[in-house]
Order: sequence, then structure tokens, then C-alpha cells
Amino acid sequence: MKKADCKISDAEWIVMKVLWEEAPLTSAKIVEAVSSNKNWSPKTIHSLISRLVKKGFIGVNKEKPLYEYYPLVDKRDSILDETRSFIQKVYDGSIHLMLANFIKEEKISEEEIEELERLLNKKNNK
Amino acid sequence: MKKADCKISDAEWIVMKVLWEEAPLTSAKIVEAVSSNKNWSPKTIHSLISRLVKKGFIGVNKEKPLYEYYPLVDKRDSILDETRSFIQKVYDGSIHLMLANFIKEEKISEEEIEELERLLNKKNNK
DNA sequence: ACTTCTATCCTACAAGTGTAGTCTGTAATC
DNA sequence: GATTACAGACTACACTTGTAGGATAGAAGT
Repeated sequence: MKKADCKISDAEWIVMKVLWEEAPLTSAKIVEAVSSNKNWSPKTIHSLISRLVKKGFIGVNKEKPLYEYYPLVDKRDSILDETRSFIQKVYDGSIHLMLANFIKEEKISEEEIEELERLLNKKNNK
Repeated sequence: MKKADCKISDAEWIVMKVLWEEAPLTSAKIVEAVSSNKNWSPKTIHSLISRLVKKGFIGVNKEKPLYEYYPLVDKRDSILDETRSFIQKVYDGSIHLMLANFIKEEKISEEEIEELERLLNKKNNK
């Protein structure tokens, strides 16, 4: 059971993202997927998997000869949590400040701008 | 000298934000400012200040009887760094994915939407 | 001058993190 | 059947972080 005060660490996020893409997966599959991004020892990845199980972010199916792991938390919720704490830290919780600063600072292509405008419009009319 | 691999921790951000607001400040002033947000022991705040000095994020003027502290890193740069690593972790580095998801998920008021649209327009025309 | 306060410096200490290694047992290989 | 190789459990270990406490020294009050 996930504890409320437990967070997914930076390294653990990589494993979670693999499992959110596809699950259930054996540890070998997870190692394979993670290895395309990160040059970690398989042992390291196993450690991360175990920690995530202990923290309650992923579950294990022990029926199979090779255990299969799957996420226990929703990707969207996790992203929202993470985003909120980031915005709290950097922007004192002001979403607006964040978005504004972001649009100002970052290089965004014209197409992207147009798509964002579409999104804003849709939101506005709803 | 700030090391490249050194990060400002969550708690340290609060101190940095105080100093970005106003600097130089004595530690007593920093404690005062931080205390309005956080219920930390002054000792804790002193610890954070020392760590920030050691990490090279803030500097000290020891000429005065009471040391004065001031930021050594730019607020904007720090925010950009922090934002980039957040987006890397959660959105695999895709700014676009992040903004899109964000506009979709979060409750933003109409005025805010309009201001964001203005920002997008300004950006688009530049 | 002696006491008191308190800023600065140094130390503490448990939990979390990145990054693995060891041990044990089962599975596949020769 | 003996050997090897990998899975999973447990252990390791230094560093960071949150959260302070103690010692020391100079300033300030009496």
C-alpha cells in the first residue's frame, strides 16, 4: 500500500514510465526497456524495481515463474502530483505564473503555438 | 564555485526565493522572511544557508559585523534549469507535451486563458 | 568585569537515493 | 548430472536532505 508521503524518485520515474507504456512486464523486459535510455547495471534496475514494489507504486504477480510487474498508480495522477510539487517549489504554486513564464522563455515552434491556441480555445468554450 | 552537478533542494529553494526578492540580507532577516512561510527552527534555516554557501549558490559578505548573504546564481537560470529537469523526468523532455497536458488538466480561469492567448500571439508575431 | 544573548561554525542523525554487489535457488546448457 | 547463468532477496555504502543541537566567541546589558 502506497504511503501518502512516499515519492517516486528521479531514477524510479524511468522505471515507472516503462511500465506505464506496457505492463505487465518481467524484470528482464524492464531492464531491456530501461537500458535503451540509461546505461545502468541490471542490478541497479532490479533495485529500483524492488523499491517501487516496497513503496507500493508497482505490484508483482508471483504466479508466473518469472515475476511480472505492473503499475499500481495512475500515470496521470502521478504526473499531476509531480507537477504540483514542482510548481509549488518554483512558482509558489502559481500555475499561471508558470505557464506565462514558460511561454515567454521557451522556444516553441509556430505549429506548437497554434496547437496550444487550439487547446486554449477548446478550453475556453467548454 | 557552484558545481555543475549540484542542485538546489526543495527546502533550499525557499531560502533562495527570499534572497532573490531582496539581497543582501543578514541571516536574521532571512530567518524572519522564511518564517512567514515555514515553521522551521532558526537553526534549520541557518543550516540551509550554510549549505547554499557551500554549494556555491549564495555568497557571503564578511566585512560587516553581521554577515550578509546574497544570491550567486540567477533566478531565471535556476528556474529554467529546474523546469528542464522536471520536464525531462516527467515528460521525457517534451515541452510541448507538457504544456498541452497542462492546459488540458488544470483549472485555469477565463482571464488567465486570455492572457495566455495574448502571450502566445505576441510570441507568434515576433 | 560578569552575565547573557546570539551569530557562526561544527556536528548529528535518520531517511531517502543512486548505484551496485552477494547469496541462494531454479532453469537452461553441455 | 555438473556447470552456468540469471532471477529475486538481501546487503552495502557514500551522499543528500530535512531537521536540528552544541560549542565558541564576540556584542550588549547591568
